[in-house]
Amino acid sequence: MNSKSKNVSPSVIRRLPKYRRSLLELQTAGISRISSRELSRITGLTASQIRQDLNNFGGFGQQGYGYNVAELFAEVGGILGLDKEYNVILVGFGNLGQAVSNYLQNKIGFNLCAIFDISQGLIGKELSGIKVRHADEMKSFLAENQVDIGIIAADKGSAQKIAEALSEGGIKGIWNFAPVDIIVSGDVVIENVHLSDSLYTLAYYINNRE
Amino acid sequence: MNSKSKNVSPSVIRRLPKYRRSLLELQTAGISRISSRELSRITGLTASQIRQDLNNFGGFGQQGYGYNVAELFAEVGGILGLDKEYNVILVGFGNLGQAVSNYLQNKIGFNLCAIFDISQGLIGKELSGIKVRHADEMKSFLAENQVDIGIIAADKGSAQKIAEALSEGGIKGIWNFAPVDIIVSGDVVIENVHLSDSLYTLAYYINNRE
DNA sequence: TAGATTGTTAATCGATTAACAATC
DNA sequence: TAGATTGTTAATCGATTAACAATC
Repeated sequence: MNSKSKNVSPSVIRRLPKYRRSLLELQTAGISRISSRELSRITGLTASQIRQDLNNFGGFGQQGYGYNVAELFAEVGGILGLDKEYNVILVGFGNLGQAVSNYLQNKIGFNLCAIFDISQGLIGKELSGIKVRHADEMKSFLAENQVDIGIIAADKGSAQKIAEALSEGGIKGIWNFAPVDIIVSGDVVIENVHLSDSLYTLAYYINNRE
Repeated sequence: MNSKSKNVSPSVIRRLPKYRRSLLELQTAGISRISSRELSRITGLTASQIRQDLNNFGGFGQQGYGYNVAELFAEVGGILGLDKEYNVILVGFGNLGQAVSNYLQNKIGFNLCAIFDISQGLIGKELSGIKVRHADEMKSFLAENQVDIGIIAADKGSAQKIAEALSEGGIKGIWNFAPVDIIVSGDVVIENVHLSDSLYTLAYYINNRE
């Protein structure tokens, strides 16, 4: 889509939200200018890496001065695509799904426009104006609405099938909370939040400290 | 603690839960033996990398044969420390905290033994036998009980303070869901689940496909 | 024994760090 | 102008891949 951007490595991309967070804090603290050296102190990354990372996207700084906090914050947001709006649907309204939908309420730019589940106990429930629908309606909903992101908060047994339906429905990206590695054809982007993987990694490091 | 293990790179460690997941599936499917080549096909990683990764911890395979699924599954679990038990407390019982606590119900080995919050509306609530306590009681609870893991599901403003209290209380690891990078002294391990970072990364890739 | 597949060493690739000339 | 700090090139470091001898 954005054909002008060269292929930047995932390691760099995954640091961008962290830069953005730090810059937002600086801005909140009333600091308007920052050097890579200071940003290094705050983030724990090296100044060199910060300059390298940012220069993948453009020369946002100024020699002898550093970076303008507000400007760089906006630039990083723009690179991530946070100046755009995304229509989002959620599939699976169990505890995790409910937590995620609540989480999204405060996320501007990410508009939750439908929730699907298969449990009769949940269908009809409402969350700030959004009714929980039966998953059978998903296909027709996708046909009638332009949806950008599908969130999978279902169990691992149904995740793959849901992903395929989302993909066929023309979705651009999937935020997957099910503990499986989903495979979809086409150019659908998948971002996994594997809670168990994270917890197990923590267990490892608890047993292998120092 | 486990002084015999040499320092294995984080990239390797973070692939272990994935290996374990694949092995569990194979086991469930009744497959008892697997080659690195087949495992490569399943995981999407190279056979070479799989063999390299595993050999950080020992020679679990057999030339001409491959790996025994059940045995390797157990070995990987052991490396991660999943043959041990962990006492866990949860701080913050909002939507995310409730989702995480529910998630933990099905995780054997991770025993949720206390929940803390500051909201009067939540204190006293009960979750399968565990009462929600006031956060003021946390310090004394940590003094009286041996707790291994503290989960932070509070807002970003209080996360750092909570982390320090957990650290002083002798905790070994922190599973942090707050959108901040926590700093603690000593040998406390921190594992972050930064949902926003994940969502923003997804947004980037949606706008930069192919 | 012959075939298969590991464990491991060596080669390659990519990411991070260091250095410094450009420039505000 | 002098000082500071970027943008960028070169050096280093680490992780992945390839290759193959060891061995079941």
